[in-house]
Amino acid sequence: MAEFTNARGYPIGAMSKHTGVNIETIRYYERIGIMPKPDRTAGGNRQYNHDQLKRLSFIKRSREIGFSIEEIRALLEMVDRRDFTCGEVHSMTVNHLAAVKEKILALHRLEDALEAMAAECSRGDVPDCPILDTLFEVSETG
Amino acid sequence: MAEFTNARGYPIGAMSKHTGVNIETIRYYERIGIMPKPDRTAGGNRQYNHDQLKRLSFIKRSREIGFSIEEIRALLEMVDRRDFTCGEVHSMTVNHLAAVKEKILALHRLEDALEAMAAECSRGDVPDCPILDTLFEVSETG
DNA sequence: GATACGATCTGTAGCAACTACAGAAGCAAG
DNA sequence: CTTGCTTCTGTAGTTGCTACAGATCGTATC
Repeated sequence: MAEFTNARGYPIGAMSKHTGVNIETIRYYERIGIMPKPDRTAGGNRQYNHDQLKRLSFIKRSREIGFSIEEIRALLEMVDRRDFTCGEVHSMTVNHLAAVKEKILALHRLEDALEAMAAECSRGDVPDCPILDTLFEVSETG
Repeated sequence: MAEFTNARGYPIGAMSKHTGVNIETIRYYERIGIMPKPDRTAGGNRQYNHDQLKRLSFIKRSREIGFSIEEIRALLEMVDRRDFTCGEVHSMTVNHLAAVKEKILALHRLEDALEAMAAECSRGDVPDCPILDTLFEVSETG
């Protein structure tokens, strides 16, 4: 823990280790403007402070929760301007939840289709397969 | 349906309409080698035949089922060489099914996390939010 | 102070799987 | 022959990173 109480700040490698975010990705976040430009040493290496560590941690968790970079950008802008309300954040979360539920449904439909296809298959050495037959059909709806 | 019985073949727009695959995407498929280079008119426009329509339809369905381009390429190569067996195709399908099931599980975990976060939220006009608090925590495990 | 060695630097290119132009040319109908 | 839609090529953009190359920084050891 000693390295994280260093008054000189955290080098990028420490940030990476502590949050699990890849070094290249941290620089990428800076480039796209969701992480601030940190202080630099005399030699030009990045030196982060504790607030920046918290911010990076926020981004990591938000990504894990499945928020897009643009959603995270919106969230962080509200935080930075200090003009968010709990209601706004809640509604973003609920919207996102709805999208996740949609994805789950779509994947369940896929699962069913794949299972149906696999079930029809003899799985043998025969050079013929109902799976391919299904996929090769030309629809008549066009 | 008359345009699809045209002896001169189908222009790219007809292929697109019939399969639902975007024109740009059809050209992209040609570029990456999963669609063949079709005949051309005297003026240079693409002219597809019915086999090519079936092939594009196969690609479309396979993408909808969630196969990656590389998986589709492998499938098509087996078909082109005529050396596939039903067992091979079945095992690709089952592998893919397992990946889909994994994704569903991961999304369910996400759903739970989002629901827990949303449930703790007052949703009010207050400039403070347990969702953000959760996301802003710096983990102590690093 | 010299040296070695890992950490970090910038800048660019690559990944998947498309999508979106620009600017020119084809093609069919009137 | 003009109008107007379709198609052409080639390139760049999208999302969210990741992977280099080649140079410099920073620190520990001698």
